[in-house]
Amino acid sequence: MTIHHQPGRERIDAVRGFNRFYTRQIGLLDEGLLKSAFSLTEARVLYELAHRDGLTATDLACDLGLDPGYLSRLLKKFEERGLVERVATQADARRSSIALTPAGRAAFAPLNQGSHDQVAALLDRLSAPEQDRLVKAMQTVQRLLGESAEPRVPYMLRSLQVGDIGWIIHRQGLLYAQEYGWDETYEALVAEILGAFVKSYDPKWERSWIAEREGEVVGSVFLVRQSDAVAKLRLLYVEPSARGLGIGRRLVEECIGFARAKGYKKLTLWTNDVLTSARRIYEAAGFKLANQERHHAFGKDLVGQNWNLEL
Amino acid sequence: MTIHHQPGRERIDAVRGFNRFYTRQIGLLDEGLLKSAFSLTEARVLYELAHRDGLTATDLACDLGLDPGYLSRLLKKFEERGLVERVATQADARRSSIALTPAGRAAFAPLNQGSHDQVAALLDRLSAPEQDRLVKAMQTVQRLLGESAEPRVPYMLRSLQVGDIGWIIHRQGLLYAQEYGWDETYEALVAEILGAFVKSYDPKWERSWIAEREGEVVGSVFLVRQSDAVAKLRLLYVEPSARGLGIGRRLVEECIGFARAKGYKKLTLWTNDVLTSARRIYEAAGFKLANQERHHAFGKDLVGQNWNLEL
DNA sequence: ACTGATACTTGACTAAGTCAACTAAATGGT
DNA sequence: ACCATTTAGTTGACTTAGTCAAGTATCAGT
Repeated sequence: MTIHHQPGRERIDAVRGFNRFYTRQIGLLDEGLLKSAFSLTEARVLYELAHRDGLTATDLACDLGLDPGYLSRLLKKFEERGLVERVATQADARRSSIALTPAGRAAFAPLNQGSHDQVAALLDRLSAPEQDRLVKAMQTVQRLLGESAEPRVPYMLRSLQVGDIGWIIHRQGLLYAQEYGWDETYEALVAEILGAFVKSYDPKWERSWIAEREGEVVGSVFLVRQSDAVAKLRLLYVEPSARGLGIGRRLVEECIGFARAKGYKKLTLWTNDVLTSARRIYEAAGFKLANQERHHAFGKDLVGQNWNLEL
Repeated sequence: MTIHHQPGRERIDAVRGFNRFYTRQIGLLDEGLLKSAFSLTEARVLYELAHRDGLTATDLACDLGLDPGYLSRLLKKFEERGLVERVATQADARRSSIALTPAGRAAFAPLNQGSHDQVAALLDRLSAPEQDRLVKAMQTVQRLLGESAEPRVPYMLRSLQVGDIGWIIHRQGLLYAQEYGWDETYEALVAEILGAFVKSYDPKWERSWIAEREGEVVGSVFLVRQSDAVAKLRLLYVEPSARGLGIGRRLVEECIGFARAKGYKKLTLWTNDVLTSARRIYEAAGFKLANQERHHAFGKDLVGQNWNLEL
């Protein structure tokens, strides 16, 4: 199912502007290669061969968008120069799998180094955090435009590191402001909760789980001790970009498992009724609505809810 | 002064991967143009002419990275076909400024529309928030790789927005961990201070300043009320990437000015002796060291200092 | 065994781009 | 005012990179 959105002029223009910009950028980078004995296309072919095994001519033509005839001649020339070897695949005699010879690797090495150095020089003009942002932005573009049927790396859970709580405060603050119009007092509440969590952290009775995917925090939850018998689940959140992967449910399950293992009798949590997807997770996990009441907070009229789970 | 960072293999590889990816991406988009009467380069030239006035041949050759000879012939062909007009500039008889004729605009229109539609189709495969992220990421790449070096916009000061305090907590936590090895309890302290600041914020007596450059937070400071007579300066910080621009000094000056204007008698602050560059700013602003004492915090043995400024 | 597809290969092209040599005008130093 | 240099653009003589269509050998399905 595809939803239609009418992309909007500005976005289209922005993307076209970027395409023009990057066309030029790639042109600049390719000029560097021009000095070598290989053309840009030859270099691209060598790169693919150097980094992937068992490629056939069709694979190459398809991946690089080349004309099969052109590629055929190109490979022939490489073979004559002793840079590649072709062996017919046993499964299909029409195809042959192409590999660089040691001589081919030797010819590719300076090319590769040149490209490497050029990019290194480009990056070197930026500060470390800028480099980081650049790489992240490029990965975002690539992920979004790449074969949308991505083999989406799943996520992993880890414990709290320095920088996490600030990040989580930042993201939750922005997210709830965007999605529900909450004001800065929500962000402040998150800051107070997490500041206190770390300050009075008791590893024996408390824990946090951070969901990370491709190096980015995409969700988190905290479990704090209220009394010997009662644990409280706090600040569950999942990034919009990572929703639908079961991360929310998993985080809640981890909490429940931990609470059971520690011998708590009850797990409780406080939420607001507008947070429907979170509520669905709590219901599915067996939480029961204990009570609710109207209140005014975060610049909105809300309905606060307490949910409990007997362990 | 440029600091060298040793870009790091992964970043370089990521950028090179993106270059290969986008080379292919542009190749795909250009195939669409191939059906038209114009080559890719011709289309690029037409685009520039359609969107900018008073271009000369040299401008075009330079901006698009074209060979002057090639461009000359190309423009001649356009002129013969009645698509462009050239008029010698009055300042310099060698140059002529090139413009599309109405016929040229008419020829460009379908080309432009085709490219527009193609990008629209590309975007349409994404949801609205994904489109947004794509555009943002592209703009980030463009901003960082574009003529970033020189015209560095200075910074501007603004007041607190949603997301700021989380971001500041995040950055301060990471920064002091990297630079001084402080542990997560420092980040937690910042979280508590800022949570409380927002919660009990009194706009009449308190204020915050956020330094922003190119859309990024690069520093901040907070002024809180301690009593009718005493204001406290808290959490001054400047991003390493933005140091040396006088942002720290400026932030402190803003605090002092505000405190004076509000009629405070004294401005105080607490810091640690390891933070030497901050101390230099305080000294230069007229603060005097009131007292100091050893303490153990943030996983380190430190010397805490109180500084005062009579207003 | 036959049909239609796939995986290349080859021949015949042409568009696209490069390079160096050239003219004409401007700029700068004395 | 003059001459050496530089800059803007042009032209001729090339190469090369890429395209297109027609071919062969092999495979997969019936």
